[in-house]
Amino acid sequence: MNLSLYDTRSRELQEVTSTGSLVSMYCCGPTVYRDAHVGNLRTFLLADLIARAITLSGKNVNLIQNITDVGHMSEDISGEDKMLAQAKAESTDPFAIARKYEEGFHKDLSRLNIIPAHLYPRASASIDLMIATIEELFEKKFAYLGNDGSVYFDARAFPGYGAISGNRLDALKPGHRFEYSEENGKRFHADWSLWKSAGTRTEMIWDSPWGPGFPGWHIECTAMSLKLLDGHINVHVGGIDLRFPHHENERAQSNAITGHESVDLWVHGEHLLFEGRKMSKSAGNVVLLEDLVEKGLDPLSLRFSLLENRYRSQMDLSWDSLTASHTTLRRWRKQLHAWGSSKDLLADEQISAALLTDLDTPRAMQRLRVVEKSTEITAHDKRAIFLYADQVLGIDLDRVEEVEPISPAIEKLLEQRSTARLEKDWQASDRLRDELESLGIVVTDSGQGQSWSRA
RNA sequence: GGUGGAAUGGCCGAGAGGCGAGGCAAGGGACUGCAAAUCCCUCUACACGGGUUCAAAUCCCGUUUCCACCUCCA
Repeated sequence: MNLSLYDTRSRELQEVTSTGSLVSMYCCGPTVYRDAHVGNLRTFLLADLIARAITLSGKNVNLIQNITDVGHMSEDISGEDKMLAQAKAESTDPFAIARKYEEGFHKDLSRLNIIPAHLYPRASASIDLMIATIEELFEKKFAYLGNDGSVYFDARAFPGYGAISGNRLDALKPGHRFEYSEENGKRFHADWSLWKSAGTRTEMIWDSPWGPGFPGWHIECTAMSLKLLDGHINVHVGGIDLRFPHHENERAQSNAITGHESVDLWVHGEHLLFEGRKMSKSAGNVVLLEDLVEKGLDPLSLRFSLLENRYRSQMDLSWDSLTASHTTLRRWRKQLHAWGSSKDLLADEQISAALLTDLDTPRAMQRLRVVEKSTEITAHDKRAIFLYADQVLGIDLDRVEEVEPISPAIEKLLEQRSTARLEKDWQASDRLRDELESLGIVVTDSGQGQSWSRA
Protein backbone atom coordinates (compact mmCIF):
# COMPACT_ATOMS: atom_id res chain seq x y z
CA MET A 1 0.00 0.00 0.00
CA ASN A 2 1.26 3.46 -0.90
CA LEU A 3 0.86 6.62 1.14
CA SER A 4 -1.95 8.94 0.05
CA LEU A 5 -2.02 12.59 1.01
CA TYR A 6 -4.37 15.49 0.44
CA ASP A 7 -3.07 17.58 -2.42
CA THR A 8 -3.86 21.27 -2.07
CA ARG A 9 -3.79 21.89 -5.82
CA SER A 10 -6.19 19.15 -6.93
CA ARG A 11 -8.07 19.31 -3.61
CA GLU A 12 -8.21 15.56 -3.33
CA LEU A 13 -6.39 12.60 -1.88
CA GLN A 14 -3.51 11.52 -4.09
CA GLU A 15 -1.06 8.67 -3.96
CA VAL A 16 2.53 9.72 -3.43
CA THR A 17 4.49 9.36 -6.65
CA SER A 18 8.11 8.26 -6.99
CA THR A 19 10.89 7.64 -9.43
CA GLY A 20 11.49 3.96 -9.02
CA SER A 21 11.36 3.49 -5.28
CA LEU A 22 12.76 6.93 -4.44
CA VAL A 23 10.44 9.73 -3.36
CA SER A 24 11.82 13.27 -3.64
CA MET A 25 10.60 15.61 -0.92
CA TYR A 26 11.07 19.28 -0.24
CA CYS A 27 10.04 21.10 2.91
CA CYS A 28 10.23 24.85 3.38
CA GLY A 29 12.60 25.35 6.26
CA PRO A 30 13.04 28.03 8.89
CA THR A 31 14.16 31.63 8.56
CA VAL A 32 16.81 31.56 11.22
CA TYR A 33 16.42 34.91 12.91
CA ARG A 34 14.71 33.62 16.07
CA ASP A 35 13.83 30.39 17.88
CA ALA A 36 11.28 28.17 16.19
CA HIS A 37 8.09 27.97 18.27
CA VAL A 38 6.00 24.82 18.65
CA GLY A 39 3.77 25.92 15.77
CA ASN A 40 6.73 26.04 13.40
CA LEU A 41 7.75 22.67 14.69
CA ARG A 42 4.36 21.22 13.77
CA THR A 43 5.16 21.73 10.10
CA PHE A 44 8.63 20.24 10.41
CA LEU A 45 7.07 17.27 12.19
CA LEU A 46 4.64 16.88 9.31
CA ALA A 47 7.54 16.42 6.89
CA ASP A 48 9.05 13.85 9.24
CA LEU A 49 5.79 11.90 9.54
CA ILE A 50 5.38 11.85 5.77
CA ALA A 51 8.96 10.66 5.30
CA ARG A 52 8.51 7.95 7.93
CA ALA A 53 5.19 6.81 6.45
CA ILE A 54 6.76 6.56 3.00
CA THR A 55 9.52 4.45 4.50
CA LEU A 56 6.90 2.25 6.15
CA SER A 57 5.30 1.73 2.74
CA GLY A 58 8.58 0.32 1.48
CA LYS A 59 10.04 3.27 -0.39
CA ASN A 60 13.02 5.53 0.15
CA VAL A 61 12.95 9.26 0.67
CA ASN A 62 15.29 12.01 -0.37
CA LEU A 63 14.29 15.00 1.76
CA ILE A 64 15.67 18.51 1.32
CA GLN A 65 14.93 21.31 3.74
CA ASN A 66 16.33 24.77 3.14
CA ILE A 67 17.69 27.16 5.72
CA THR A 68 16.76 30.76 4.95
CA ASP A 69 19.62 32.84 6.27
CA VAL A 70 19.20 35.66 3.80
CA GLY A 71 16.57 37.73 5.45
CA HIS A 72 13.73 38.58 3.22
CA MET A 73 12.61 42.09 3.14
CA SER A 74 8.90 42.50 3.01
CA GLU A 75 7.55 43.39 -0.41
CA ASP A 76 6.50 46.60 1.15
CA ILE A 77 9.45 48.92 0.71
CA SER A 78 9.18 50.22 4.28
CA GLY A 79 9.53 46.72 5.73
CA GLU A 80 12.66 45.92 7.63
CA ASP A 81 14.81 42.90 7.01
CA LYS A 82 14.30 40.42 9.84
CA MET A 83 17.81 39.08 9.92
CA LEU A 84 19.35 42.54 9.97
CA ALA A 85 16.88 43.82 12.54
CA GLN A 86 17.65 40.93 14.86
CA ALA A 87 21.36 41.40 14.32
CA LYS A 88 20.98 44.99 15.37
CA ALA A 89 18.94 43.96 18.41
CA GLU A 90 21.57 41.45 19.52
CA SER A 91 24.34 43.79 18.32
CA THR A 92 26.20 41.19 16.33
CA ASP A 93 26.90 40.11 12.78
CA PRO A 94 23.79 38.92 10.88
CA PHE A 95 25.47 35.65 9.93
CA ALA A 96 26.26 34.97 13.58
CA ILE A 97 22.53 35.33 14.28
CA ALA A 98 21.77 32.88 11.50
CA ARG A 99 24.24 30.28 12.78
CA LYS A 100 22.95 30.62 16.33
CA TYR A 101 19.31 30.01 15.46
CA GLU A 102 20.18 27.36 12.90
CA GLU A 103 21.84 25.42 15.67
CA GLY A 104 18.74 25.84 17.84
CA PHE A 105 16.60 24.59 14.99
CA HIS A 106 18.58 21.37 14.73
CA LYS A 107 18.46 20.90 18.48
CA ASP A 108 14.67 21.21 18.49
CA LEU A 109 14.33 18.72 15.65
CA SER A 110 16.46 16.22 17.45
CA ARG A 111 14.48 16.61 20.67
CA LEU A 112 11.31 15.92 18.70
CA ASN A 113 12.81 12.78 17.18
CA ILE A 114 12.64 14.25 13.72
CA ILE A 115 14.90 12.27 11.42
CA PRO A 116 17.33 14.72 9.79
CA ALA A 117 16.78 15.63 6.16
CA HIS A 118 19.40 14.51 3.70
CA LEU A 119 20.52 18.07 3.11
CA TYR A 120 19.95 21.46 4.72
CA PRO A 121 21.13 23.89 2.04
CA ARG A 122 21.66 27.47 3.17
CA ALA A 123 20.33 30.28 1.05
CA SER A 124 23.52 32.27 1.59
CA ALA A 125 25.54 29.47 -0.02
CA SER A 126 23.23 29.24 -3.01
CA ILE A 127 23.26 32.80 -4.31
CA ASP A 128 24.98 31.81 -7.57
CA LEU A 129 22.36 29.15 -8.12
CA MET A 130 19.57 31.66 -7.58
CA ILE A 131 21.17 34.12 -9.98
CA ALA A 132 21.44 31.37 -12.61
CA THR A 133 17.79 30.51 -12.03
CA ILE A 134 16.74 34.12 -12.52
CA GLU A 135 18.82 34.30 -15.71
CA GLU A 136 16.96 31.28 -16.98
CA LEU A 137 13.66 33.00 -16.26
CA PHE A 138 14.89 35.97 -18.28
CA GLU A 139 15.70 33.69 -21.21
CA LYS A 140 12.26 32.16 -21.05
CA LYS A 141 10.65 35.60 -20.91
CA PHE A 142 9.14 35.32 -17.43
CA ALA A 143 11.38 37.93 -15.83
CA TYR A 144 11.95 41.60 -16.46
CA LEU A 145 14.10 44.35 -15.06
CA GLY A 146 12.01 46.94 -13.26
CA ASN A 147 12.79 50.61 -13.51
CA ASP A 148 13.94 50.54 -9.87
CA GLY A 149 16.78 48.16 -10.70
CA SER A 150 15.08 45.10 -9.19
CA VAL A 151 14.13 42.02 -11.20
CA TYR A 152 10.49 40.90 -11.21
CA PHE A 153 8.54 37.84 -12.25
CA ASP A 154 5.85 38.57 -14.78
CA ALA A 155 2.80 36.90 -13.24
CA ARG A 156 0.67 37.37 -16.33
CA ALA A 157 3.18 35.41 -18.42
CA PHE A 158 2.36 32.28 -16.45
CA PRO A 159 -1.09 31.02 -17.41
CA GLY A 160 -1.81 28.62 -14.54
CA TYR A 161 -1.28 31.15 -11.77
CA GLY A 162 -3.50 30.62 -8.75
CA ALA A 163 -4.06 26.87 -8.97
CA ILE A 164 -2.90 26.17 -5.42
CA SER A 165 -4.60 28.93 -3.50
CA GLY A 166 -7.58 29.55 -5.76
CA ASN A 167 -6.65 33.21 -6.04
CA ARG A 168 -7.16 34.72 -9.43
CA LEU A 169 -4.89 37.50 -10.61
CA ASP A 170 -7.75 39.96 -10.98
CA ALA A 171 -9.08 39.10 -7.52
CA LEU A 172 -5.75 39.93 -5.95
CA LYS A 173 -6.31 43.60 -6.37
CA PRO A 174 -6.48 45.34 -3.05
CA GLY A 175 -9.80 44.87 -1.33
CA HIS A 176 -11.29 46.43 1.75
CA ARG A 177 -9.33 44.39 4.16
CA PHE A 178 -5.79 45.43 3.59
CA GLU A 179 -3.76 48.35 2.52
CA TYR A 180 -1.62 47.72 -0.48
CA SER A 181 1.42 49.82 -1.14
CA GLU A 182 2.63 49.77 -4.71
CA GLU A 183 6.23 48.96 -5.41
CA ASN A 184 7.87 51.33 -7.80
CA GLY A 185 9.43 49.01 -10.30
CA LYS A 186 6.59 46.56 -10.96
CA ARG A 187 4.52 46.46 -14.12
CA PHE A 188 1.63 44.60 -12.50
CA HIS A 189 0.34 44.46 -8.93
CA ALA A 190 0.74 40.68 -8.61
CA ASP A 191 4.33 40.54 -9.90
CA TRP A 192 6.97 39.79 -7.30
CA SER A 193 10.66 40.42 -6.98
CA LEU A 194 13.24 37.84 -7.95
CA TRP A 195 16.25 40.01 -7.22
CA LYS A 196 16.12 43.12 -5.11
CA SER A 197 18.43 45.98 -5.76
CA ALA A 198 20.63 46.76 -2.75
CA GLY A 199 19.56 50.38 -2.55
CA THR A 200 21.08 51.80 0.62
CA ARG A 201 21.80 48.43 2.11
CA THR A 202 25.41 47.50 2.75
CA GLU A 203 25.14 44.19 4.60
CA MET A 204 24.07 40.80 3.23
CA ILE A 205 24.22 41.88 -0.38
CA TRP A 206 25.81 40.15 -3.36
CA ASP A 207 26.93 41.08 -6.85
CA SER A 208 24.74 40.10 -9.75
CA PRO A 209 24.28 40.86 -13.45
CA TRP A 210 21.74 43.45 -12.29
CA GLY A 211 24.05 45.06 -9.79
CA PRO A 212 24.47 44.48 -6.06
CA GLY A 213 21.43 43.23 -4.19
CA PHE A 214 19.84 40.15 -2.67
CA PRO A 215 17.45 37.44 -3.82
CA GLY A 216 13.70 37.61 -3.45
CA TRP A 217 12.11 35.18 -1.04
CA HIS A 218 10.39 32.81 -3.45
CA ILE A 219 13.30 32.15 -5.80
CA GLU A 220 15.22 30.38 -3.05
CA CYS A 221 12.94 27.36 -2.94
CA THR A 222 12.63 27.11 -6.72
CA ALA A 223 16.40 27.19 -7.19
CA MET A 224 17.16 24.67 -4.48
CA SER A 225 14.38 22.20 -5.09
CA LEU A 226 14.93 21.99 -8.84
CA LYS A 227 18.68 21.75 -8.54
CA LEU A 228 18.86 19.27 -5.70
CA LEU A 229 15.95 17.08 -6.73
CA ASP A 230 16.61 16.91 -10.47
CA GLY A 231 13.80 19.19 -11.54
CA HIS A 232 10.99 17.10 -10.12
CA ILE A 233 9.51 17.08 -6.62
CA ASN A 234 7.16 14.30 -5.62
CA VAL A 235 6.01 15.83 -2.34
CA HIS A 236 6.30 19.47 -1.30
CA VAL A 237 5.54 20.30 2.33
CA GLY A 238 4.94 23.59 4.12
CA GLY A 239 2.68 25.51 6.47
CA ILE A 240 -0.76 26.62 5.33
CA ASP A 241 0.23 30.26 5.34
CA LEU A 242 2.84 29.56 2.69
CA ARG A 243 0.15 28.45 0.27
CA PHE A 244 -0.13 32.04 -0.81
CA PRO A 245 1.90 33.82 -1.95
CA HIS A 246 5.02 31.70 -1.41
CA HIS A 247 4.01 28.39 -2.96
CA GLU A 248 1.91 29.98 -5.64
CA ASN A 249 4.92 31.99 -6.74
CA GLU A 250 7.31 29.13 -6.33
CA ARG A 251 5.12 26.97 -8.55
CA ALA A 252 4.98 29.66 -11.23
CA GLN A 253 8.78 30.03 -11.19
CA SER A 254 9.51 26.31 -11.17
CA ASN A 255 6.99 25.43 -13.84
CA ALA A 256 8.16 28.32 -15.99
CA ILE A 257 11.63 26.80 -15.94
CA THR A 258 10.81 23.12 -16.36
CA GLY A 259 7.89 23.64 -18.71
CA HIS A 260 5.77 21.13 -16.84
CA GLU A 261 4.22 20.57 -13.40
CA SER A 262 7.29 20.40 -11.18
CA VAL A 263 5.57 19.32 -7.99
CA ASP A 264 3.23 16.32 -7.90
CA LEU A 265 1.76 16.83 -4.46
CA TRP A 266 1.46 19.98 -2.38
CA VAL A 267 0.91 19.23 1.30
CA HIS A 268 0.03 21.96 3.76
CA GLY A 269 -0.06 21.67 7.53
CA GLU A 270 -2.62 23.69 9.41
CA HIS A 271 -1.81 26.16 12.12
CA LEU A 272 -1.34 25.34 15.73
CA LEU A 273 -3.21 27.63 18.08
CA PHE A 274 -2.24 28.00 21.68
CA GLU A 275 -5.10 28.36 24.14
CA GLY A 276 -7.42 29.48 21.37
CA ARG A 277 -5.28 32.00 19.54
CA LYS A 278 -2.76 31.89 16.76
CA MET A 279 0.69 31.90 18.24
CA SER A 280 2.23 35.31 17.85
CA LYS A 281 4.45 37.72 19.65
CA SER A 282 1.68 40.28 20.00
CA ALA A 283 -0.74 37.78 21.53
CA GLY A 284 2.02 36.82 23.93
CA ASN A 285 1.37 33.12 23.54
CA VAL A 286 4.51 31.97 21.79
CA VAL A 287 5.62 28.64 23.23
CA LEU A 288 9.04 27.18 22.60
CA LEU A 289 10.08 23.59 23.04
CA GLU A 290 12.40 24.84 25.73
CA ASP A 291 9.36 26.03 27.72
CA LEU A 292 8.04 22.46 27.84
CA VAL A 293 11.36 21.15 29.03
CA GLU A 294 11.49 23.80 31.74
CA LYS A 295 8.09 22.67 32.99
CA GLY A 296 9.43 19.14 33.31
CA LEU A 297 7.56 17.80 30.30
CA ASP A 298 9.15 15.34 27.92
CA PRO A 299 9.59 17.19 24.59
CA LEU A 300 8.06 14.15 22.97
CA SER A 301 4.81 14.89 24.76
CA LEU A 302 4.48 17.72 22.23
CA ARG A 303 4.96 15.21 19.46
CA PHE A 304 2.36 13.01 21.15
CA SER A 305 -0.15 15.86 21.36
CA LEU A 306 0.36 16.75 17.72
CA LEU A 307 -0.15 13.12 16.73
CA GLU A 308 -3.56 13.10 18.38
CA ASN A 309 -4.79 15.66 15.87
CA ARG A 310 -5.08 15.59 12.11
CA TYR A 311 -2.42 17.64 10.41
CA ARG A 312 -5.04 19.38 8.29
CA SER A 313 -7.06 20.73 11.22
CA GLN A 314 -6.30 23.78 13.19
CA MET A 315 -5.36 22.50 16.56
CA ASP A 316 -5.69 24.13 19.92
CA LEU A 317 -2.84 23.21 22.21
CA SER A 318 -2.86 23.89 25.93
CA TRP A 319 -0.78 22.98 28.95
CA ASP A 320 -3.59 20.62 29.96
CA SER A 321 -3.32 18.64 26.75
CA LEU A 322 0.47 18.57 26.96
CA THR A 323 0.32 17.26 30.50
CA ALA A 324 -2.20 14.63 29.46
CA SER A 325 0.13 13.51 26.68
CA HIS A 326 3.07 13.40 29.03
CA THR A 327 1.11 11.13 31.39
CA THR A 328 0.00 8.72 28.69
CA LEU A 329 3.44 8.62 27.12
CA ARG A 330 4.99 7.57 30.41
CA ARG A 331 2.32 4.96 30.96
CA TRP A 332 2.87 3.44 27.52
CA ARG A 333 6.63 3.24 28.06
CA LYS A 334 6.06 1.52 31.37
CA GLN A 335 3.66 -0.90 29.70
CA LEU A 336 6.11 -1.74 26.93
CA HIS A 337 8.75 -2.46 29.51
CA ALA A 338 6.33 -4.71 31.39
CA TRP A 339 5.43 -6.51 28.16
CA GLY A 340 9.00 -7.69 27.68
CA SER A 341 12.18 -6.73 25.89
CA SER A 342 11.73 -8.29 22.47
CA LYS A 343 12.63 -6.14 19.47
CA ASP A 344 10.11 -7.92 17.25
CA LEU A 345 7.77 -5.83 15.14
CA LEU A 346 4.25 -6.88 14.29
CA ALA A 347 2.58 -5.10 11.40
CA ASP A 348 -0.94 -4.12 12.38
CA GLU A 349 -3.18 -3.63 9.39
CA GLN A 350 -5.38 -1.03 11.05
CA ILE A 351 -2.40 1.05 12.05
CA SER A 352 -0.68 0.91 8.68
CA ALA A 353 -3.94 1.64 6.86
CA ALA A 354 -4.59 4.65 9.09
CA LEU A 355 -1.09 6.05 8.67
CA LEU A 356 -1.00 5.54 4.92
CA THR A 357 -4.40 7.14 4.41
CA ASP A 358 -3.61 10.83 4.63
CA LEU A 359 -1.52 10.31 7.75
CA ASP A 360 -4.38 9.56 10.09
CA THR A 361 -2.32 9.49 13.25
CA PRO A 362 -5.31 9.97 15.61
CA ARG A 363 -6.81 6.74 14.37
CA ALA A 364 -3.50 4.94 14.79
CA MET A 365 -3.30 6.23 18.37
CA GLN A 366 -6.86 5.12 19.00
CA ARG A 367 -5.96 1.65 17.75
CA LEU A 368 -3.02 1.54 20.16
CA ARG A 369 -5.35 2.29 23.07
CA VAL A 370 -7.54 -0.63 21.98
CA VAL A 371 -4.52 -2.90 21.69
CA GLU A 372 -3.31 -1.81 25.12
CA LYS A 373 -6.58 -2.89 26.75
CA SER A 374 -7.15 -6.02 24.70
CA THR A 375 -7.36 -9.30 26.59
CA GLU A 376 -6.86 -11.34 23.43
CA ILE A 377 -3.48 -10.02 22.34
CA THR A 378 -0.44 -11.44 24.11
CA ALA A 379 2.02 -9.17 25.87
CA HIS A 380 4.66 -10.02 23.28
CA ASP A 381 2.36 -9.05 20.41
CA LYS A 382 1.20 -5.86 22.12
CA ARG A 383 4.78 -4.76 22.45
CA ALA A 384 5.52 -5.72 18.86
CA ILE A 385 2.51 -3.75 17.59
CA PHE A 386 3.48 -0.66 19.61
CA LEU A 387 7.03 -0.89 18.31
CA TYR A 388 5.72 -1.21 14.77
CA ALA A 389 3.63 1.95 15.16
CA ASP A 390 6.51 3.79 16.78
CA GLN A 391 8.49 3.55 13.55
CA VAL A 392 6.24 6.33 12.29
CA LEU A 393 4.95 7.87 15.53
CA GLY A 394 8.49 8.30 16.79
CA ILE A 395 7.70 8.81 20.45
CA ASP A 396 10.39 6.51 21.83
CA LEU A 397 7.98 3.95 23.24
CA ASP A 398 10.87 1.60 23.84
CA ARG A 399 12.65 4.05 26.09
CA VAL A 400 13.32 2.76 29.57
CA GLU A 401 13.41 5.49 32.15
CA GLU A 402 17.06 6.12 32.74
CA VAL A 403 18.26 4.59 35.98
CA GLU A 404 20.63 7.33 37.01
CA PRO A 405 22.48 6.36 40.16
CA ILE A 406 21.05 8.14 43.17
CA SER A 407 23.17 9.95 45.64
CA PRO A 408 24.16 8.27 48.92
CA ALA A 409 22.18 10.92 50.82
CA ILE A 410 18.97 10.01 49.01
CA GLU A 411 19.70 6.34 49.42
CA LYS A 412 19.98 6.88 53.16
CA LEU A 413 16.64 8.72 53.28
CA LEU A 414 14.97 5.89 51.36
CA GLU A 415 16.36 3.37 53.82
CA GLN A 416 15.18 5.43 56.77
CA ARG A 417 11.69 5.66 55.33
CA SER A 418 11.55 1.95 54.64
CA THR A 419 12.49 1.28 58.24
CA ALA A 420 9.97 3.81 59.54
CA ARG A 421 7.22 2.09 57.56
CA LEU A 422 8.16 -1.30 58.92
CA GLU A 423 7.94 0.18 62.39
CA LYS A 424 4.62 1.81 61.44
CA ASP A 425 6.02 5.21 62.31
CA TRP A 426 3.69 7.00 59.89
CA GLN A 427 4.72 10.47 60.97
CA ALA A 428 8.39 9.91 60.17
CA SER A 429 7.44 8.03 57.02
CA ASP A 430 5.36 10.92 55.67
CA ARG A 431 7.97 13.48 56.59
CA LEU A 432 10.66 11.52 54.75
CA ARG A 433 8.38 11.15 51.74
CA ASP A 434 7.96 14.93 51.59
CA GLU A 435 11.67 15.45 51.97
CA LEU A 436 12.43 13.05 49.15
CA GLU A 437 9.84 14.70 46.97
CA SER A 438 11.53 18.05 47.41
CA LEU A 439 14.69 16.34 46.11
CA GLY A 440 12.85 15.16 43.03
CA ILE A 441 12.22 11.60 44.16
CA VAL A 442 8.64 10.32 44.21
CA VAL A 443 8.08 7.43 46.56
CA THR A 444 5.16 5.06 46.12
CA ASP A 445 4.09 2.21 48.36
CA SER A 446 2.74 -1.16 47.35
CA GLY A 447 2.22 -4.53 48.98
CA GLN A 448 5.87 -5.37 48.24
CA GLY A 449 7.23 -2.28 49.98
CA GLN A 450 8.19 1.12 48.66
CA SER A 451 9.51 2.02 45.25
CA TRP A 452 10.66 5.31 43.82
CA SER A 453 11.02 7.20 40.60
CA ARG A 454 12.21 10.60 39.47
CA ALA A 455 9.60 13.30 39.23
C1' G B 1 -14.50 42.36 -1.54
C1' G B 2 -11.66 37.52 -2.92
C1' U B 3 -9.86 32.62 -1.26
C1' G B 4 -9.48 28.14 1.92
C1' G B 5 -11.61 25.85 6.13
C1' A B 6 -14.50 24.94 10.71
C1' A B 7 -18.94 24.36 14.32
C1' U B 8 -19.42 17.51 18.54
C1' G B 9 -20.45 16.98 26.26
C1' G B 10 -17.25 20.99 31.86
C1' C B 11 -12.49 21.08 28.50
C1' C B 12 -9.58 18.95 24.27
C1' G B 13 -10.93 16.23 20.42
C1' A B 14 -11.84 11.33 16.60
C1' G B 15 -15.82 10.12 13.68
C1' A B 16 -16.32 5.72 8.14
C1' G B 17 -25.13 6.62 6.56
C1' G B 18 -26.87 1.79 11.21
C1' C B 19 -23.42 -1.88 17.40
C1' G B 20 -22.76 5.30 22.59
C1' A B 21 -14.29 6.85 19.99
C1' G B 22 -10.78 8.25 23.22
C1' G B 23 -8.32 11.48 26.54
C1' C B 24 -8.36 15.35 30.41
C1' A B 25 -11.15 17.31 34.46
C1' A B 26 -15.00 16.01 38.04
C1' G B 27 -17.85 12.58 41.31
C1' G B 28 -18.23 7.55 43.47
C1' G B 29 -15.89 2.79 44.62
C1' A B 30 -11.70 -0.98 45.15
C1' C B 31 -6.69 -1.12 47.03
C1' U B 32 -3.74 1.70 50.93
C1' G B 33 -1.82 3.47 57.77
C1' C B 34 -2.39 7.94 54.66
C1' A B 35 -1.04 9.58 49.92
C1' A B 36 0.37 8.51 44.92
C1' A B 37 -0.18 5.08 41.14
C1' U B 38 -3.41 1.46 39.20
C1' C B 39 -8.20 -0.74 38.32
C1' C B 40 -13.77 -0.45 38.20
C1' C B 41 -18.21 2.68 37.82
C1' U B 42 -20.82 7.48 36.67
C1' C B 43 -21.30 11.92 33.47
C1' U B 44 -25.16 9.83 26.31
C1' A B 45 -22.96 15.47 22.88
C1' C B 46 -23.15 16.72 17.57
C1' A B 47 -24.78 25.38 15.68
C1' C B 48 -29.92 26.40 13.51
C1' G B 49 -33.94 25.42 9.71
C1' G B 50 -35.40 22.33 5.85
C1' G B 51 -34.60 17.97 2.59
C1' U B 52 -32.97 12.78 0.94
C1' U B 53 -33.30 7.84 3.48
C1' C B 54 -36.24 2.32 6.67
C1' A B 55 -32.05 4.92 9.20
C1' A B 56 -28.21 11.35 9.28
C1' A B 57 -23.11 14.00 13.67
C1' U B 58 -22.08 11.91 8.74
C1' C B 59 -25.20 13.15 2.31
C1' C B 60 -27.96 17.69 -0.12
C1' C B 61 -29.97 22.94 0.21
C1' G B 62 -30.32 27.28 3.07
C1' U B 63 -29.15 30.28 7.56
C1' U B 64 -26.04 31.81 11.54
C1' U B 65 -21.45 32.06 13.91
C1' C B 66 -16.21 31.39 14.07
C1' C B 67 -11.04 30.77 12.21
C1' A B 68 -7.20 31.34 8.63
C1' C B 69 -4.89 33.57 4.12
C1' C B 70 -5.09 38.03 0.61
C1' U B 71 2.26 40.33 -0.88
C1' C B 72 6.26 39.45 6.94
C1' C B 73 4.34 34.43 8.52
C1' A B 74 4.98 27.16 9.91
